[in-house]
Amino acid sequence: MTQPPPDSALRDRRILLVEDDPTVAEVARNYLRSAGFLVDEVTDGFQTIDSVTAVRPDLVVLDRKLPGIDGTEVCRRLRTFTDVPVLMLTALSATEDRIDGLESGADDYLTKPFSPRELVLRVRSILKRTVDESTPEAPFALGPFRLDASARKVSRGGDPLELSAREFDLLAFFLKHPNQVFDRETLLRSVWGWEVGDLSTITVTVRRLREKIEGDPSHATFLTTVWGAGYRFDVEEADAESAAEGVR
Amino acid sequence: MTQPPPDSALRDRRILLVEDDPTVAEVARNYLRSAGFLVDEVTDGFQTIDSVTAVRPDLVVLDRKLPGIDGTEVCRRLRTFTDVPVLMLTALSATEDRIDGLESGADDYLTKPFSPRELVLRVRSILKRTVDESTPEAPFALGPFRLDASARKVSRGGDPLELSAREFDLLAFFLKHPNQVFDRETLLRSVWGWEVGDLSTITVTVRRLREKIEGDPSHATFLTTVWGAGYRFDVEEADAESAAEGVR
DNA sequence: CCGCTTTGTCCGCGTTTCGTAAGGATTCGA
DNA sequence: TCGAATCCTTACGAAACGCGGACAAAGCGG
Repeated sequence: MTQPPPDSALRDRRILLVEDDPTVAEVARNYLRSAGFLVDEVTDGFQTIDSVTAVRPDLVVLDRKLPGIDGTEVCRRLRTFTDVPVLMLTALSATEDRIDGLESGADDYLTKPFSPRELVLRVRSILKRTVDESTPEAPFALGPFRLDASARKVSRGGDPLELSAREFDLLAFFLKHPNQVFDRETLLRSVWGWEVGDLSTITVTVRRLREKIEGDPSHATFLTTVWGAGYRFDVEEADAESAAEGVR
Repeated sequence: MTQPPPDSALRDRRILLVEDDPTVAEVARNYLRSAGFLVDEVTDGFQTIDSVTAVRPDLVVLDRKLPGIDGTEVCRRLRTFTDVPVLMLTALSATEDRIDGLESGADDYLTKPFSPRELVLRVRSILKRTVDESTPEAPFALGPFRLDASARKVSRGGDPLELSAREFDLLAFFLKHPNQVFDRETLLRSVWGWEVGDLSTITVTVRRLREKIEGDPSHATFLTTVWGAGYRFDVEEADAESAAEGVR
């Protein structure tokens, strides 16, 4: 857990830093550069739009409070013509603010004062996501289930399952981590990507998922409830072994 | 009842405590230990680097003011070869200081004098973020028992045991620390995560646990009472040995 | 622009859990 | 053997927990 091989796949990625406070900008720039990223800098919203069009960065780090147009508005406008990931910086940690940020189309969110280390970690994690999506994962089977992550298809016993996006993500997560209990908070972070949120969201999605993958949803045999701890995807040990091959 | 839930997934994580003031170190060590962490200690920067390399702790608690090289510098150097989370301790609460600390790569920050309880909370929260999808704990056997902590499953002689959350946590604790006496207060802190509380809580939970794991609960052979001292989980040395293999 | 689906939130209900208290049993020392 | 300290046992009830149903907002495709 402690030793992250400097991800060569992530090196030399181009990052556009939008920040009007010179001090903050300097710190962020230095850290991102020493993490191996190429950093461009602008200080207001209009330059941002221009720069994104011209330079096509791999990610935008966007201050929420900007001279001229607001960060959320910038983000919204970016979204009209590009899918470039946006990491939003904000002074406030209020939930409302966070919601606003994500609503405007940001991919992640960081509250000031932030640790530059955290910034780098987040940037890496976002980029990794987008990289991972482009590198196809090999399909694998576990128990009666077969997951083709890159095609976003799952089947049970040969019959394809019709899952919604969230249901698919959740099932995929469990298939990749069988026989392990996850509490709702962890699921919220790992599958939803939220740092905080209503835990009943998980309860409900689990229920909906069960209705589609379990014979009798009220007596789950795969996605079981572990009282007071969370949920676990149960699979025979033998199956789990053979499945683990596929994961690696 | 009043305290945070004991987090079995975080238990037994290795923490390196870097602090030159023996008084502070002692308090911190005791609290971290009774929260279920394994604590190593060093008192200066060079030892820190060495120890991190050698022991690979899961987290470093680092005093900012150290003899020899300064804490921020130590942190910076750590960052050149590892991403181990760092929690920085400092005497000053000045914002500038905080910024410095975070810039050097610390994950969080705690100003002295701090409450040991706060320390434990911070440590937990940092680990929780980083642990998440990390490697699940390997299952192991001890005597007739088999514990799979990440699946939250235990069995005795092959038969799965149906335990409640608390019962599981308690048994897991004893399985990880066999042939060792624990008084009720320690159990309350380590398993329940409480600083204060009614000790009869343990008595009752032990009794409930015994009913499920002992052939004859009133003549316990595994979870035995040590009069005037606490409880101990008895297992043949030979079994304990073989069990230790599994742990490694 | 309008339906349909997805998805998050809320509420009420039944179940399980777990702390607490109180009385009985056991151990230990004198 | 007696008394005090310690531990066991039992029972109760509040609180926690998970579940299903329903609803509304947002997203999506036509």
